Amino acid sequence: MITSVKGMRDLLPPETRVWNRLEETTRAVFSLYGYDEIRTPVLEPTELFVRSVGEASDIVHKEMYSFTDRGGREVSLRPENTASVARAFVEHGMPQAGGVKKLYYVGPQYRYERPQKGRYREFRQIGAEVLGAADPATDAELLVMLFDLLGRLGFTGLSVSLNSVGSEESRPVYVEALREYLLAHEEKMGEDDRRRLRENPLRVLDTKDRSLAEVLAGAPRVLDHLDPASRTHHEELLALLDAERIPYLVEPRLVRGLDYYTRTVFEVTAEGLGAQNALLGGGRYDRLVSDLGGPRTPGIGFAIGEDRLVDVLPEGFRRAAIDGFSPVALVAIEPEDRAAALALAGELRRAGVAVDFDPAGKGPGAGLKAASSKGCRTAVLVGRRERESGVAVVKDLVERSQKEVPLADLPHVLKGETA
RNA sequence: GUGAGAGUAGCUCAGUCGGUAGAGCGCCGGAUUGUGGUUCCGGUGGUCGCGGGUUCGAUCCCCGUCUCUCACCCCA
Repeated sequence: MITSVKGMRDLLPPETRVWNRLEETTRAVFSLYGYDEIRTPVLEPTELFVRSVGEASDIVHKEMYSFTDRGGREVSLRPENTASVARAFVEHGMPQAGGVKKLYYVGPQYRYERPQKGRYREFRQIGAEVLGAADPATDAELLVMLFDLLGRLGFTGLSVSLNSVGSEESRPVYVEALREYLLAHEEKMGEDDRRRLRENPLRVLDTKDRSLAEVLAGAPRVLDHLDPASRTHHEELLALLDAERIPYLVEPRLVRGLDYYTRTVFEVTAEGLGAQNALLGGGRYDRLVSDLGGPRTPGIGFAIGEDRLVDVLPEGFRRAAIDGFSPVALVAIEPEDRAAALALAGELRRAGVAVDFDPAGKGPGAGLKAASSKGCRTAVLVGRRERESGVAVVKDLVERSQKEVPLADLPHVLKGETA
């Protein structure tokens, strides 16, 4: 048997109904905020991610699906989507067009990691990016939109962890201060944290080693090392979030994995996701566009782990999505009734009624059984007697009741427009 | 890349102290020749993940490998 590739999975019905409704809701909300969709290729020049995500990052040096194509180009499956959006932004001259560009995307991403709960080699992200706006009000509105979406999906009680990592000038100063502090406590660290200390001291702040709690509590804080402009940005953002009643928690030890973040960084975690509890993450990236060869353009965005989101989606939203698919089952009693049933199916569909007709059905028994096991609520039966009197039997599969309905009235009755 | 656990029927699992396997659910048929969720009866069901080794004999023991699950790393 041929199976799917490790870490990649099939999404099957009825689960796909949940994904579809989730994406429909997302598009609707993003549109309300003036965001337009962008679709970028799954395959990009490897160089794009080396320059944006960072050569030293784990994502680039051990998690990319990279290969040389037949034309000798070094290409990679995208491990995230922000870099592609920034690339497209520059490539299509959007900076020269001026103004603010608000874009969203929905699509698969690829990282060659060991799969575990909430982590797959092919996973989907829903993201939004604002390019060309540096004001904290932009950060605030992005988060307002995010919580609007989460609220419409039925989430309650989520809050965003928020921090600022400063500007590209102040950040290295802080990192140096942190490094010096941590070096003094290196003997208390495990192997992993010592490695982090050498490669990226910020990551030590993320450690799961509880014995370092005391050390970290005494560590210098990014927020105390912000340059004045970043400090103002951060404070203004908090004030705007207060005004908009966005539930946030300033988390001084929050650092994000991607190198390109500046100033605002944030993430939302959720219960029930196992060790991979980050539901979404994002931040400001004021130097990404210029790093990719474009003019200096501020940007901010977030990416939601769609697979994880589906995992913890509130039951009410799930139910509505699954129950929302319920075509009328059309059952032909005898083989001679199939032609009439097929014609009726056509009429009903033209009238906007979703009809599931199984032409190979073996009579009413099997037909009704299949219909109820599929979750259909209504069945329409057509047999010789009905054909002769110009009616159809409409059966409520839940109530187990049925009535004869003249064919002409069928569309109205089935659409609930009973009169 | 590291560690632990698991792979037996379509699904969820049991089992064989080594003698080529069972249940429940599902599916098909019948009781009910044009009416489904209950009940009863009958039937369909498996290279026991794959390869090798030990053995008279392996689904069981050993080795390897693949896949899944969880954790580390990292991140959505």
